[in-house]
Amino acid sequence: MPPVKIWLLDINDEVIDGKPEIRLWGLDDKGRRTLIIDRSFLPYFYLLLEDDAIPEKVLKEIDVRKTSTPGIVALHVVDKKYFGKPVRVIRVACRNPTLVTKYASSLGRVSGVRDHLEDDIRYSSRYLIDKGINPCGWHKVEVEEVENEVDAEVEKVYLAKSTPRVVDSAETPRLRVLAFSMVCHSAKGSPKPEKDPIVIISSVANDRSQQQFIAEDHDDRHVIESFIKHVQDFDPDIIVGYGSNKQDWPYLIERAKRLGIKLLVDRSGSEPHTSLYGHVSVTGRSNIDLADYAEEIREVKVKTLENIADYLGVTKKEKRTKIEEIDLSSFWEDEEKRPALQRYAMENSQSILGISNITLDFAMQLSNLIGLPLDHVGAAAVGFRVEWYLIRRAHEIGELVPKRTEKPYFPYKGATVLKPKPGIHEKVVVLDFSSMYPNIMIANNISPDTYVKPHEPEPLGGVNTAPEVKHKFRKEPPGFYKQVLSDLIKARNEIKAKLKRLSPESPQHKVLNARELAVKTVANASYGYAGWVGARWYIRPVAEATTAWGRHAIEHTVDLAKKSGLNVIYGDTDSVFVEYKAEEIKKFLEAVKEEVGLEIKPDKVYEPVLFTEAKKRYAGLLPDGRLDIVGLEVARGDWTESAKKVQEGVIEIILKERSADDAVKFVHQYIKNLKSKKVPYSDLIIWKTLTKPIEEYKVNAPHVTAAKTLKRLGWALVPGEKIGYVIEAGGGKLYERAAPYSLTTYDQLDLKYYEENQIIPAALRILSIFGKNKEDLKPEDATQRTL
DNA sequence: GCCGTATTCCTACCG
DNA sequence: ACCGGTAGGAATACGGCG
Repeated sequence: MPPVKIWLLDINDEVIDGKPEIRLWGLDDKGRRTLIIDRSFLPYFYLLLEDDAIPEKVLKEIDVRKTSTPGIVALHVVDKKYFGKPVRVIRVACRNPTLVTKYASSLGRVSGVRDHLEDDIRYSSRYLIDKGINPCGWHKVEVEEVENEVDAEVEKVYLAKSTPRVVDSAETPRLRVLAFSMVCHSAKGSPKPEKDPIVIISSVANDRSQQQFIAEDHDDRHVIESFIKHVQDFDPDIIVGYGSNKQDWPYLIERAKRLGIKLLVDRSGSEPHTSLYGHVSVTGRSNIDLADYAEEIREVKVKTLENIADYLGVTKKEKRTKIEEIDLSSFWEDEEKRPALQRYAMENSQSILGISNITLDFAMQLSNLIGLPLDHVGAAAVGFRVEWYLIRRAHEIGELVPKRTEKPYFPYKGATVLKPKPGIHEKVVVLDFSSMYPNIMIANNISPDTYVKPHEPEPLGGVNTAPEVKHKFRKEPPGFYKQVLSDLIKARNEIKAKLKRLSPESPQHKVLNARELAVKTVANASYGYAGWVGARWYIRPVAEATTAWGRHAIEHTVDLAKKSGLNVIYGDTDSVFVEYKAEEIKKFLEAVKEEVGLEIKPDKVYEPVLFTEAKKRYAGLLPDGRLDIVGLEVARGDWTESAKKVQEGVIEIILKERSADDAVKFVHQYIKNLKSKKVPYSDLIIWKTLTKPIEEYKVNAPHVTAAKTLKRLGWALVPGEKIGYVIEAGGGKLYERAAPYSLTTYDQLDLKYYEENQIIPAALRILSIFGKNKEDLKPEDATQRTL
């Protein structure tokens, strides 16, 4: 039969009668759900030999022990590289994946063996790496059709007869997407799956069908069973939720277990389970938690589903039913309010589906680029994403993957930040080095495999020596990082060029745009990865040399700017802010390219820009009239909306109307509004993240007080959660007067605190440059006048 | 024990 | 479970004081 084309959605492995098999789940080019089983691939690991070891002797040693390692299928001596150095290794193939870890540690002790490597790479991952298979991509496989003896919920089941070959195609098949959300009920505090039922499950699919399952009384058996049936009937390829990996799925799994219901929502007749990086795996489908992608949206500070949906504009804010988490259960209990709760639940699922429409292209491109399955890639932290990409690239060039070992942490010096020139500057251009760190690594061949230790002899081709820190890197051959990063940068430039030729409305543009973003995130995170002690390829001098060259570059650039007759107003890491003088800038750019060896490009123009004494904080007016506010309170999530609105208003008046007195009047008016309670309650909430368990805090802090109150009332609080609190009137320390916003009323608030500790400091940050002080900002109210 | 100041803790930002 | 550099608020420690 002709080869089958498959777009890879999910992969898993099974061991049947002691024999391993890989299962590739996806869609064929006719849109049929397809499973391809590959039984031809054996798991393996490597034994790294001592420099003076004789491979044949080691093989003999291994043979002597064969009664204790009967599962060894094959042994091969192979040439590889380890940190760039040629090494001999023995590749030990095993009958099944369960033997790999066991055999690796026992054979690691054989004399002549220095270490065991790559035994920590899982069997299904091993398959993806070795076969060069890309998740969310097309492949061609020679197959034979077989009976569906594994009871897979697919239209076609095949047995692979060849290695899958990548087919270059940017097309995405038409996938079925199901969004779901749940409401659980508890009399008090957070619902607990041991006792509290799931009262509503809502689902919305991308064929626009909607379903809602509602508990009768407090019995959720029917809710769960109906949901399972619905998933089976709709048969989604992708299931999306918001917070689903940490909340919905674990809750569902526990409820189902308690009620003795089999949670059969996958395509292989088994139940969902928590897997790598804490994601929940649903075999044959891709289960995606959109909260993972929301993490990357810096503009949204409190990342609730509602806020993310608003930011992305996927649902109409005005039309939405708003219910505080704390009120959910009372809405359920109240017959009159229950319809509102049902609406709320359905709208949540609609928001989730809406967010998935925007997010999935990026998720798929990231999965395809990095090589992690779609359901893994979102859950994996940035460091692991970079690492996985490196692992796949390492395999291509025969570089062994180092083990993850614990290393001591020593801090090292980072980037240079210039002192700003305070005040207003009329016309300023920001020039920055594009992808500075990756380009520095490429230019100087900085890489774990090119590093030359202090006492090592210098290689023939010579070395690049980092300024200040004096770390050395061989010039030849091109290192691992150089190869990987040049490819990424090249790929990104090619995509950018293609994008320019496409109309922004075309579907190809959407996909390529997502691809560009995926490539950018990996390239930008590569320096951070290099400096991460937990990284497999961590070599401190690599990170240390990169920042040293970076400091050198910006310092040299500042010199050149001055020599070109340009006034440098500010700079941070890879940028310089200079006054806009076209002729001088042109010369300056050329000088930088010539002398620094890195390209610098004009980015933004501000007319004008305002600096205080502080670094990393400024506000500028862009040519189109928009304000660009960096680092200041407006850009932060731990100040009240009221303070931020005042500061933004002040900045706007200062930059556009150039009147500090008008700005002061604006502040006066706002404070008067506050005192007459015209400022909305929600603008007075302070949001702060709980960064560790409550007990571990060494000092009292307002948000911890509020968290303790919630905890007393039965609300489970985990690190990472945002606590919204307000300050109440009364005596004592601030932390004694902090309370959860949902448990407090407007009348209890300490408005003086909001005036003195929020609004005035935020406004003064800007206005103190113009000689205004605290007293100037306080409105003269009636009481003062009578005095 | 009180008061003003220095230090530490804590969070969130920039690039 | 990605880096170091930075700002700034609040809590707490500290030093002086008959």
